[in-house]
Amino acid sequence: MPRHSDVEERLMNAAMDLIWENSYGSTSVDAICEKAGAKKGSFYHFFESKSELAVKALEADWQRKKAKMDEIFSPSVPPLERLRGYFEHVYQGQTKAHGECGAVLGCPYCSLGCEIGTQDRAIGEQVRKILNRNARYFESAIRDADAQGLISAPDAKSKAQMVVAFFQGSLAQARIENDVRPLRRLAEGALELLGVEQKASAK
Amino acid sequence: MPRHSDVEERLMNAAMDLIWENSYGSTSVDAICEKAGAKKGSFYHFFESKSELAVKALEADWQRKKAKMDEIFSPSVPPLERLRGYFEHVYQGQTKAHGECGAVLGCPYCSLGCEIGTQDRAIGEQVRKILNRNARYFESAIRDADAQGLISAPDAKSKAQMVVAFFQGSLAQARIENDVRPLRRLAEGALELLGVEQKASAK
DNA sequence: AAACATGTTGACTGAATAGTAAACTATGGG
DNA sequence: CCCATAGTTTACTATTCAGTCAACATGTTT
Repeated sequence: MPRHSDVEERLMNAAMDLIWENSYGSTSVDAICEKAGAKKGSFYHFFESKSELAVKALEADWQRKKAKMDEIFSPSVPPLERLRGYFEHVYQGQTKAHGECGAVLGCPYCSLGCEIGTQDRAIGEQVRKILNRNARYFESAIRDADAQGLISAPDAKSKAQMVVAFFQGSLAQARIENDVRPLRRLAEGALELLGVEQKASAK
Repeated sequence: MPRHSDVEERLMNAAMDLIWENSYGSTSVDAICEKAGAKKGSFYHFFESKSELAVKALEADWQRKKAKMDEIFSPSVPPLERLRGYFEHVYQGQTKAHGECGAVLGCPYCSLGCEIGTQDRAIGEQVRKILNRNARYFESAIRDADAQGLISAPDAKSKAQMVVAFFQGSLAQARIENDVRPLRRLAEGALELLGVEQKASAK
């Protein structure tokens, strides 16, 4: 069967970039097409609406990140080191993005979820799905830490949600202040939430 | 001098409601006018742009909340009780709003800040200003708690930012999941972040 | 090379958008 | 009572928006 192109992928990447950098509402189909070097007709050849594109772009974006997540949260890594490693990864990523585009962008899922959670059912559902997948990594690390006696967390799911709340809140703070500093406290805060004794060392 | 009206106030209230419930981008000037029972001409008599309205509406909204904040964070209340009281207040407020409009709305400043922090300078600045004012209440409660030996927080400002991050993250979570449950853990998480020993009682 | 499926294009639609401008009206101070 | 001032109204612009459509191009299979 004839002719394959990468326009679909280019459109999803462009959409993700623009939505992350700005917002869903202020990202027009025209702008996405221009950034992707595609025409509007092509857009609607691949996607039936802007909303559907967003859902698929989110999914593709997550799939791209998944391998790294699996690596960072590998059961071969001590559980609390997984968290530390992830936070370091996020800090590096946000710092790099800041250097490249001049702004700290925070978490695209969270920003998008806050923006249109109530308005667009499909996007809201997709955001929830991805955030839940993400939370499961935290949950299993916390459960393992508990099993190994590193922390006491009888309800790993609830604890994970608290750590995720702190994590997302720090990312939102970083975006709003356009400053990566809140992200340097991620490990410290998360461990505190988990009841790990802090060494009075650093700083 | 002639004729006074409450249209300006009605417009700000309508704008705040719509932006909080939906988003800045999806809230049109027409919709604001309709909800406020005003005509577009009146809108532009009082405000020079939608952006300016948002800035002023945010300010008015904060001023309305300030008295309650002063009461809750009164130095006459034991510092950690201030936090507990505030979280309870927020939980009640969000629960009430949920009942009234069918959705958990989270923090308008944070949602708005994430949405247009990078796009609209004036709104971003206003959001930062208000979030900073808010954080100062936390900061002074934490400083007092430290002074009274209830917690050890040599850097109250930094600790306050962490607690705020957890707080905002929980509100974002609640909005995205349309569920107030994350808000029931606010006090627990905040105290954990502050290194307060939890009683193994509840639940 | 013919047939066909896949992908591309540009011109189009109609609705919604933020913002304007000028005529109009009510009111309180002189 | 009258008129300047603050506020209101209506009809308007120009742009941008998401989405449509039919003609066209190109590669693959037969």
